[in-house]
Amino acid sequence: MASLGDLERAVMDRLWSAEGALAAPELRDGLAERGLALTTVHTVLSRLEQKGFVVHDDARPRRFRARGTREDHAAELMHEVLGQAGDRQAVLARFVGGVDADEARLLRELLAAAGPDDAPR
Amino acid sequence: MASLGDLERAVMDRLWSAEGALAAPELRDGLAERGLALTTVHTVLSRLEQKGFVVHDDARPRRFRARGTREDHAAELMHEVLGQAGDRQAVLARFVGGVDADEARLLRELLAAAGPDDAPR
DNA sequence: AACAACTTCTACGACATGTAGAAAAGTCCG
DNA sequence: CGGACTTTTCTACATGTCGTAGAAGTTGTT
Repeated sequence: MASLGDLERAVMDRLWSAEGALAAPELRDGLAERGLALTTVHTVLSRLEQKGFVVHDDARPRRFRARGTREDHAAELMHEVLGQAGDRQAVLARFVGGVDADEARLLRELLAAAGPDDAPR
Repeated sequence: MASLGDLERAVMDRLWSAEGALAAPELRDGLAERGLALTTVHTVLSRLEQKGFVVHDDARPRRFRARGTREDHAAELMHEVLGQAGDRQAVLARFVGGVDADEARLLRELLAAAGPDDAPR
């Protein structure tokens, strides 16, 4: 999966947090602390579109929205890391070894809900 | 955490798989399909050292070894992804939603062993 | 000493990313 | 409508990372 630069991530964060779609000027204003030119925002947006993270409609001030949720993206990344690392079991073992108590509890719940039965189809 | 390029990853894969430490010429030979110059291997190794992935001893043909395991690295990356994504719970939910049955079982075991008791301390 | 192997230093091209100007196209008010 | 303002598209450039390796220096061996 393509990765994101700092600015690209900042833009995605806005889009992921946004209620609906955002127009370039809104993004520029939201990122005001960076003092970006509108064209810069557009460049980044088109790169994000090429990477498949964003789509835009054809309304007049074009409106951009993220194609997935921030959480989907993160989970996808986690699977990617897990997938390309030889011993998946060992990785998972270390991974769960590092989650805090709350998250461990949550994971247990999620896994229990998902299917505690040992007999797959 | 610093990320790895293709060649860097290939070198780390060798080092992670290696029994003990490896010397540059051994790495070059192991990566023979790439037809790399020995100096190229050295360049990559020094970059990996700067990034903290590798250390070398001062024996004469210098010997390089990975500072962590492949699995530690992967688990660390997973935590990193999880950490910088707003809603950790949502990410975990999607993550476990995507693991296959065997891994789910493994995770349940790991979590059960880790501490099924609800009382932290 | 001489040679071979290894190590270090330096360099360069390709590509990703942040950044934006110039120019074209569209919108809107008087 | 016509000009002024906004948005979009194109193009460009600087910087940093990474793959790649030559040149030069160091060390081991005979």
